[in-house]
Amino acid sequence: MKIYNTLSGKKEELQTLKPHRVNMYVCGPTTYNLIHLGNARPLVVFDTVRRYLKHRGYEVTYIQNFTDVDDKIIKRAWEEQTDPLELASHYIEEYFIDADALGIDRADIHPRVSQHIEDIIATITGLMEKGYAYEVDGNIYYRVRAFADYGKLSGRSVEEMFSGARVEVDERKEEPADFALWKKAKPNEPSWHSPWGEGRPGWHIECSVMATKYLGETIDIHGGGADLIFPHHENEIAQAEAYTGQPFVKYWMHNGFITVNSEKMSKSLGNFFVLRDILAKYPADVIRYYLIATHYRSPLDFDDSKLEEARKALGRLKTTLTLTREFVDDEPEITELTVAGKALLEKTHELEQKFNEAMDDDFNTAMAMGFLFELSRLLNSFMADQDRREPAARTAVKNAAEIFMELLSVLGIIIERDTNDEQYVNLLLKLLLDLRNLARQEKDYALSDAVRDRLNGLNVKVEDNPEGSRFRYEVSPAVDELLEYILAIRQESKAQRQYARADWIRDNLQENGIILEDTREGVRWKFADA
RNA sequence: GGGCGGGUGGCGAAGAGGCUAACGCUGUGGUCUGCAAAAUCACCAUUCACCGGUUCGAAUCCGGUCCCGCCCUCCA
Repeated sequence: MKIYNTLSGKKEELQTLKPHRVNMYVCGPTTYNLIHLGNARPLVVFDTVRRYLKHRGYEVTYIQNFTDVDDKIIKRAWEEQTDPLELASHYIEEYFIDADALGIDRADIHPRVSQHIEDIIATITGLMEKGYAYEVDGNIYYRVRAFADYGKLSGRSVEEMFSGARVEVDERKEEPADFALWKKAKPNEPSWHSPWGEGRPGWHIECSVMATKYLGETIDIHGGGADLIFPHHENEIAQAEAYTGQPFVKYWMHNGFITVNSEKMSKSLGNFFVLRDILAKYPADVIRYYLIATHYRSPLDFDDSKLEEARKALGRLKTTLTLTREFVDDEPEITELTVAGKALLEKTHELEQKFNEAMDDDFNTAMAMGFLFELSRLLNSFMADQDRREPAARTAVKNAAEIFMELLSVLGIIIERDTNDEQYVNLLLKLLLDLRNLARQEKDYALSDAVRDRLNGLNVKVEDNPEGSRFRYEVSPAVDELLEYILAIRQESKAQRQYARADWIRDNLQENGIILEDTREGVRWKFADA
């Protein structure tokens, strides 16, 4: 299995420190607002890396931090007249709402800076003792010149750094490139006691300290966005390696950026899309699909049409899943396979193999998905010309579909949604009332009464008054049951060749986001936006 | 200015020396179907920014040119 290592600029064979174990650390967000789509990319990418490593039999320890002490948090808290740590805590909760929706598995540990001040002070003290850091008036700086390997990750020389004009100029530092390990407290800032007085950690030290604390002096994989390569990850290396004397990270992985109209999505340009807003418009699995349909190191240009395309493409895979479930049904009959069934399974295993090979090559999700689509077509065409009444055919589909489903779940691109949304309940009830009124106009009192009785049976009261009808319920009826009833009415209409009524039902549902598809054996429904 | 990465069909996106340039979306035609949808089958790049070179053979390697993005400052 190969991983592109930013440190060497090449794909390298993965050799973990301990066999069958991977320790990975991923830089998490600074929690001072809701995350945007750009922030979501590394979440999904590294979650997928983690899932695949597990799929390949590795035991993965996954750490993702929260930066909850930071200039931006302090600034925001001051603007909102609240406590910085409370603000950070609040946005950590908000973060989990979004991350959970996207199906991001929780890290084994989510350490926060504010809970590791003692460890950070100990590390800074050690760095000072070894001559890698110095104090200036309550501030501690890292002496970049003392670390010979400085610049090895970002590919720039120390001299280049020193001559760089854009580095923050601070007369008190020995060199312009030196960076803060500890910042002296300013009035009204969160601060902690230290040997150098009141203060707080600099940005970079937290990751060196927390990564080594939980994963050891050398870790297997460290991930993050490409913009963290310099200075953040460069500085993490300088700190950790100077302190421990050991190589800090074996494999550095960095995801590419999301752009909008070919410009980087960023706060300063104002072209960012808050993930919460996108989640309101598109299902989480569509967003997840979109984010890994392109290789993780490539740039990704965003606009609404891309999500729409992702929705349709993923819909194809979901349709196959639906079709296989219909085809197999629940009977666990196992039978000898036919020649065609054997061929199906053989090809399925081939595609599974190819899927794994693609993922083994630096997590090529784009290529791996290509094989998923091929598997999808394979299954669909098998089902199209086989008879589902044949146990052998069902057995073959069942076995192949299990593999299909497993690969989908490695990528995390199927997230089952909760169908019992009140919005749909009300919409279906309204449709039933409309249908009932239509029946009454047509003097089909048998139907109109049947509808009312059925609704009463579901504990929904129907009230007729001069302005029309309305419904009331205390306990929400289930979407499934309502739909089942509506579809039964439609089947009855079709049987009586009342196509106008049947089509009225279908059109009405479609306008409200539920699509009906007639098949030889009945009807199936699905959400239009899924 | 320095450091990375990239330009592949109408669109998105794989491929990194040699099988018909994956896969998805869109489009066209056929099958199925009360109609619709879904599914299925077929078709849709002699060509991979441009110009040279290496090679029996180049999207793929080398040199040059033109564009584009990112980093060098907080940023995923």
